Amino acid sequence: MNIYIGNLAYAVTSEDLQEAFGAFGEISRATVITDRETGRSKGFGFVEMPNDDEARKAIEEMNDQSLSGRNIRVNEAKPREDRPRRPRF
DNA sequence: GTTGAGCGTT
Repeated sequence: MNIYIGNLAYAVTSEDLQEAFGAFGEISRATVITDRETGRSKGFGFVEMPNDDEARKAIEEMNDQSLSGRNIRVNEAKPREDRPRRPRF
């Protein structure tokens, strides 16, 4: 299951997400989206968990919790927006 | 400050 985490403090990193959500189960991937041009956090990120049950529990437990001074929004992630890129066969 | 680009066919 893919999880979206929004309203993150700029101080929160991918490692922080992995540690926070890792308490609920196995993490296959944890990423905080950073602005490619400024290198600054965009204020949201994603965590992928192979176990759906643990993922759901993590969402419920982590949603609206305070992290580094901001209350985070946690939900199931939507598929990544299809961005213009080279056609893939 | 809320849903992910950055290579060269993932």
